[in-house]
Amino acid sequence: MELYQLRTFAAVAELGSLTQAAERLHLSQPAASAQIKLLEEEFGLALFERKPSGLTLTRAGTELLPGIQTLLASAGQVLTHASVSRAT
Amino acid sequence: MELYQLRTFAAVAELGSLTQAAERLHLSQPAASAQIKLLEEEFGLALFERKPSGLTLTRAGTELLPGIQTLLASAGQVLTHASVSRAT
DNA sequence: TCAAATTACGGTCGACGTAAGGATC
DNA sequence: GATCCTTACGTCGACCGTAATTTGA
Repeated sequence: MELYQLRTFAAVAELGSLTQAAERLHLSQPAASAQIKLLEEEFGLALFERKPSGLTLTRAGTELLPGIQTLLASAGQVLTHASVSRAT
Repeated sequence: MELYQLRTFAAVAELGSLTQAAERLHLSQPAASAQIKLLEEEFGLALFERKPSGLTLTRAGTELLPGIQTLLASAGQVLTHASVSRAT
């Protein structure tokens, strides 16, 4: 589990689409797909249900999302803090 | 900035030693050294002062530590939650 | 047929370990 | 000389993008 995978997970969860998430992250669609797949393998859980119109969160994915969003928010704060420290 | 780098940062900060941190993380000393160096480059900040007895946090490193610990705690919770979901 | 995701496949970049090189006590 | 940390260097794994395949409306 690494930050770049969690960023992809959050983007797909929000947008409901690998295509759109990959575009936002400046990533190819297969790369995004592989990241989700690896996360699911590590967790031993299906995070999304595959539907022709896109991906929707499973129950497990829904439950994990808030914690992951919290984690990513912390990461943003760390980067902001570093930027501030650098400026002083 | 990735989780494995932050784990190394936290271990070095706690132990005051690359050698001990590398051992705890089952990593070679040079690998741990490189991770710290890359973090410092990305942040544009010196995180540790190099002393013959080991590494001690700079002011910037000290300020960043709590946020990073919070982030790592969130990561632990996510993994725990995934483990629980898998069990049910 | 169209739009979405997955699988297949090389290439390339980087993280790692081993080994050698300072630096400080 | 001993104990740190850093630099050098070659290897190996994995992430990535392009292209082909699959699936469902």
